Amino acid sequence: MTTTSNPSGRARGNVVTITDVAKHAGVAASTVSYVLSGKRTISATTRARVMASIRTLGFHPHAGARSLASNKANVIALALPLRPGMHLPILMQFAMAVLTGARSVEHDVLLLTADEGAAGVRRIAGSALVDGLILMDVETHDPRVPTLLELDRPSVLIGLPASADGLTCVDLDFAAAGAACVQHLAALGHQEIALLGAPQVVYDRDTGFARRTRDGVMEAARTAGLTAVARPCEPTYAAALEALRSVPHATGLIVHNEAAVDHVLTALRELDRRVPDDVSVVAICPDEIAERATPALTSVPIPASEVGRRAVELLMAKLDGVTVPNVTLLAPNLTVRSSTGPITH
Amino acid sequence: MTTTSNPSGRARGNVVTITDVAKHAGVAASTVSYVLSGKRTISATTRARVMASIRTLGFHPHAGARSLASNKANVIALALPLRPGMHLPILMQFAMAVLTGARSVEHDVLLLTADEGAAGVRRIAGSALVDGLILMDVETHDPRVPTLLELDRPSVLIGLPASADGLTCVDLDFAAAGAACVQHLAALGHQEIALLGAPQVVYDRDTGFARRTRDGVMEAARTAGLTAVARPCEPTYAAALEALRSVPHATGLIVHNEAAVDHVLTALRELDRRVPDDVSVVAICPDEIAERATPALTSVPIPASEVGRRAVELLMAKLDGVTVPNVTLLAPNLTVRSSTGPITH
DNA sequence: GCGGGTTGTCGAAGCGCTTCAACAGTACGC
DNA sequence: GCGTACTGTTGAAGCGCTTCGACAACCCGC
Repeated sequence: MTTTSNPSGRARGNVVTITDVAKHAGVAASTVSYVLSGKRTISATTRARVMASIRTLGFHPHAGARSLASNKANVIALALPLRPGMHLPILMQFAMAVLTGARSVEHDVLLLTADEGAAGVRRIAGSALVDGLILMDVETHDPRVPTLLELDRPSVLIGLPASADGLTCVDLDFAAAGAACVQHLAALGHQEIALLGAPQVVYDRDTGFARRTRDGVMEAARTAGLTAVARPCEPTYAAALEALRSVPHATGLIVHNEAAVDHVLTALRELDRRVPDDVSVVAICPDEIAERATPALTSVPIPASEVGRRAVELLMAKLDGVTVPNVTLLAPNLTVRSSTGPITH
Repeated sequence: MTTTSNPSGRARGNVVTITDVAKHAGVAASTVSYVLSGKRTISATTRARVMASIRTLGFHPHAGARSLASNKANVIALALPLRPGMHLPILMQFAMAVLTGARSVEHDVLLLTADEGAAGVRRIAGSALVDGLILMDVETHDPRVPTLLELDRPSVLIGLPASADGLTCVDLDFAAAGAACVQHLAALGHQEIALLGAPQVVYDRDTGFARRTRDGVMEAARTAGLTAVARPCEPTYAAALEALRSVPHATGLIVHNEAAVDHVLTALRELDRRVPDDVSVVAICPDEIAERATPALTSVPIPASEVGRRAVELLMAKLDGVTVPNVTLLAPNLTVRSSTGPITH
């Protein structure tokens, strides 16, 4: 029996330490450390010997000890929202992108739920368990943001709060997305454009992405010499119907409301406006939704993987002391499907 | 400027240490530690003074230091599968249950992807970053299991591999679930029962849950004196149709195949067998799917939250050195909806 | 063949915490 | 008033790692 029992019942195991490796290789512990970190030049022969010992002994540096000594945990926190109504596949895409991004730079990911809120952020950051955090689905007036600012752990937000001062945010460039939709419709000859957006409350809260899309649409329409109107839209059939009735002459429709897409399509069918013959529809929504709609929708997808990847990159840059822009907006990418076509009088 | 810059660029911050707290409260550092852990009796007055200092200074114990000294990280790893075709909502339910369960016992959760596989398990366990691991969606011959066995970190599997020797597994009791379906149908007067199960390959792989359901169904049917047949079923319309045609006289149908549920219902409609007038259908599937089917299906749900909670409980028990059963099977819970009714000749 | 740079390695200090053995102080039974 | 038994607190050791300064050993130009 070589295992020494310990009070906690947790396995101390016969943990191989850096000293064991050093002895086995006939060098100092610090040399092993330098082999591992590459922070000092080590001769090829020594390195080889050390690496061999590491392998034969099965050495894994103790994360706690490392974090204590180096002040780096090599772990980042990911705050998942999981509010009801979130679109799970997209969420997972974000999360997976963050995970693989982190792993590719030797970092692990600690999961944080949103309902821990600011307290969770404070706890995690305070304990030095993580080097930095990524917050997903940040709201305009997110209660965690003030906490984030007073803490001095680097962080990256996915989404845009009311003010990006002192923060680092990544998101799709919704203004450009709106503009891209307009330009696509304009190129097809459409003159009257309507944006069916988020519910009114979202605008009232001054939520960044909804407002930015609207501004992008209006501005692009003005530039292209088109008429455009914007209508908030609740995610219900009745609301979709009403919104559509209020824009009877629009031949180009931009729908920026995942939850309302289906209702809008149903309402159009009800109103006998055929897609794309009578009216062209562009959606700003996950590819998934656009693809399984009937007809498949021309859309600007939310580039979840790209955003997740960028978030990690930005966080790593901050951890390395590099100054990064407060706001990173990703260029939209319009995919043409069957819901848009040239105008037919 | 009070912050001292450090080479890494990572914030050392003006971290409050246990010594700072001790000084502030006029006690020894060890006393503070004992106040926090409760492992020794501390007078009420001292405790109060220490707690006050902790609060005013905003002290958070350094996770790395703690893990180094105590050999406990207070972190568990959660290995998420995310194979294509996984039912995301269920997955998230599992994950959230694990998360909240862990948090309720002061543990954090580190996310591991399945595609890191055995290497990921080894890395995480070896580095002492986590105290134990929970693996979701374990396959019958999961490549991570051997690694798990040779490591000496406690772990809990959600699902059942081929052999549970030396492991701890939690899952729904699929045999009992199958039996419950049979008993429900028997009580309604059905004499001929058919199980539409997983695709053939799943049985060929000797996958635990599929086999267990089938055995449960067959055994319960025998006991109740009913005739029962089992048919594997691909998740396609054609396969569902063919399977149904092969059991023309069955009036009680048990569907244990999330992905095939809709196809089966469509096929029944096509065959002009009305539900529940001509044939009663019980599904073993997430509530979600059962509820949004037409008609709403009587079903035995997969109790994801319960399983997640139990997994954490079991892991904590193991961490405390308590011996736990190798296999924990949760009792099924049949919910009656509109897809089953008394037999009508 | 002697200063002045590199290069490769080492020993020791110290990161912030837990835990152990030790020890004052108080309480109590006799 | 003495031993015995707690109770509450302490100082020191040590967890496994990184990092700093020191220092041999070597190479070079002269």
